[in-house]
Amino acid sequence: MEKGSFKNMKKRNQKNILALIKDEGGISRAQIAEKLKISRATVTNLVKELINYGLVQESDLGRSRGGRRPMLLNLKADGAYSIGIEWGIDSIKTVLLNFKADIILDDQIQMDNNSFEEYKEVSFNLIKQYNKKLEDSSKIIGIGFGIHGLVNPEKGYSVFTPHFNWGEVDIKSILAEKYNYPIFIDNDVRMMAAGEIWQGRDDFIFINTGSGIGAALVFKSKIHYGNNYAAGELGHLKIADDGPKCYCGKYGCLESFASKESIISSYQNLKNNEVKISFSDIMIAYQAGEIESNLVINDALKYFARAISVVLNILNPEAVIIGGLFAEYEELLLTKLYKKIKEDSLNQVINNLDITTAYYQNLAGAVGAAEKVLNDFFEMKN
Amino acid sequence: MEKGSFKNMKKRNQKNILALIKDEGGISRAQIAEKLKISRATVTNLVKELINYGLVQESDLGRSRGGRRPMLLNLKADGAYSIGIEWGIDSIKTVLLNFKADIILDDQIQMDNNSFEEYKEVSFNLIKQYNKKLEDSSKIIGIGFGIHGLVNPEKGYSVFTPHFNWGEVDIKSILAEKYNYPIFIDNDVRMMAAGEIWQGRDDFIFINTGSGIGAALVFKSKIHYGNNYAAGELGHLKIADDGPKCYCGKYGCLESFASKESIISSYQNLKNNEVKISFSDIMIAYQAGEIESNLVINDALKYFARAISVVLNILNPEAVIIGGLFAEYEELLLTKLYKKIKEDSLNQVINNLDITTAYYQNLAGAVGAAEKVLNDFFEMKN
DNA sequence: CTTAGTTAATTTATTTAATTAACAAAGAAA
DNA sequence: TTTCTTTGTTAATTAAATAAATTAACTAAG
Repeated sequence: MEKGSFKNMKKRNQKNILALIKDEGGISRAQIAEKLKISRATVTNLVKELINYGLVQESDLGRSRGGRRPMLLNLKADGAYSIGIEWGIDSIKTVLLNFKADIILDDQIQMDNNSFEEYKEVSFNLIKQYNKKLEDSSKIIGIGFGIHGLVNPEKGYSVFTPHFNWGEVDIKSILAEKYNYPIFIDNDVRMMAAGEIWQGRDDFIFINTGSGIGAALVFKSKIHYGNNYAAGELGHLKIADDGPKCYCGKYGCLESFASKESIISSYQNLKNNEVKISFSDIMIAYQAGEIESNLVINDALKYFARAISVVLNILNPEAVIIGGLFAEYEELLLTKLYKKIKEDSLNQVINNLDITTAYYQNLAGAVGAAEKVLNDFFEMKN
Repeated sequence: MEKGSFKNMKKRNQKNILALIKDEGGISRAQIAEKLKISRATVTNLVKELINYGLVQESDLGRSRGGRRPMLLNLKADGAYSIGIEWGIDSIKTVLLNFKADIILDDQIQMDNNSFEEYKEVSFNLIKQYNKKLEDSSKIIGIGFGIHGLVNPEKGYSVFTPHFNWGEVDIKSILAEKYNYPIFIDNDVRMMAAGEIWQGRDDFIFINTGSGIGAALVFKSKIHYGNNYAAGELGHLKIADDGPKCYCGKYGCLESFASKESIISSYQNLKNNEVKISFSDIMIAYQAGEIESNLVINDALKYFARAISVVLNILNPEAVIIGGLFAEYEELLLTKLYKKIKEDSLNQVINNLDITTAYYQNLAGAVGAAEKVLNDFFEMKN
């Protein structure tokens, strides 16, 4: 537990003020004082500092409520910037956000080479570009990095990347050598969840679908990592007594029913088809009412719903947010899924449950990573 | 987020000091200052207050490390007291703890009447007794209450008690009318978990076994309640594709394999036995190698292990703590269970996992409830 | 036995950052 | 116009931290 000191006392109040200005946008000093139950004099002093730092600005005069018109405060959009990077299986996505989390620049680069060196070089170049585009690159407050697989965010290690096979890589040290702002490394799904936290959600599970199925668990606006940073690894949940053998060696894993690859291969088996077929082809067939695709997709939905229902029973979250592949087919897939989930779950956990798709689309990982940086800045950890 | 103020600054430091004295026991002012990184002058002042409050005492002189001998500080055992009460299905258990969490008094009263009035009367009498036994009953800092079923701890409501069928009962108001110290109401399993938190655990799931199967989830020393206070309701996890119909109306629920009642009824079905048999009878037969009991128990263990494995995969906790019925048969049942869990789970979540039985035995609920009171006191919420 | 050097705890002075109170600025309402 | 409100700032006060100085009590070297 943090100690009590003058520095911390001030930091807390300043952080609370900044967060309030961020959340409310256009709030007066008097209102801040009232909401946070601190004196107006204190607000005046702390806001003065925030303005000097270039993080806050006076914008407009608000409506009078019977006396002097209030001066409204807002975040200064160009007060700070953050960079977010997602290392996807076959692409690198990067964004530059301003202090209001508007996307200033974004890039998506297709990668056909899995080498760590290649990923590193491309990323370094993009970071350099972003630095150049800003008049004052010292305003960059950090870089967030999302990578699939098992990541140790404290040490900044990528521990295990199933699709790259790099082994342990100390990404943080490599970046820290070149850049002297704070660097956040985390699993891609957790970065996406950080994006949802930024959007104001505070108690939810974020499930990413596609080649793998992974979740981030968020309680009280904090990501729950687990003892070995492995919390939320839903892909190998046993949700059937048997089923096809999973590549992990066991039977009945969720991924062997509902990952992109297993859906495709199940479908191809049913069709005795050697030609390579894409997921969107299956979805077109599914929509047309074709029998085989219906079998495969309904199975995937059934077991995915069962897995989600299990998570709901255990955690009773406020919301379930689905991102990735399935989120691209909301009407086609998810409406069915929502129904199944409700059938499978206890009333107690369905009550007031919000099931929805991710706020951001294909840039979710990169934007989330950059917003993770902003979030930490607002918590004033540095 | 708490605001910064002189009061809170002081409170934080005083709380940190008190918690340190509790955890380390026999620590000097100089050591406290060093550990908490606050000045020795501050420690002197805040400790003086804690001594005046009667919560802390100077005990012995410690060994010199080359200079003046340090004065060791300890909690004052009779500085405060807390009462814990568990309303079990057929009994009321109560304890009186001193400030060092030693059990001063304890009672277990058999109840053969499920009426709320009866439970209330018996409990009030016990509380009165405990008050009388203390020279200074104003030293009681609170009462903790554990009840099975769904509880809303914020409002102090018992929402739903499956074995009593009382409907919603506002226990807190009823108690608050009579007693003016803080009252904590919570689910019995969560109170047991509070006992484990007191023992120093901070990231675990506590699973209570017996007539129902329920868990408390603890992350960073905080109980996770979920949006409707229903987190950890493992009893109706679907862990098999089918199976006997559960009383909840669904199929494949954990409780229909592993609750005390379903084990007994499965066993009696196998034996075509109308005579009432107890769980311990089955365990005796199991130990003797009888076929039917082995079938039933192995099934229970198989599905219980699968459920735990699912929870581990999702949450990746530091420890799993098993209490209640199964904990009474550690060598006979749990060694097998531990093995099965390890077979079912991913390496990532098994690594460094501690599986063990509850610290307290049959008084776990009552002691935990009383320690919940102490815990909150040490967090200085009041 | 003496003295120098340490460590522990307290006292006093100083500093930080909060609150309170008084006041100026600006508008609403009568 | 006058009076009342609300907003924001400034000056005075206060709480509680730290820093520095001091006293207390011990160990160890000579």
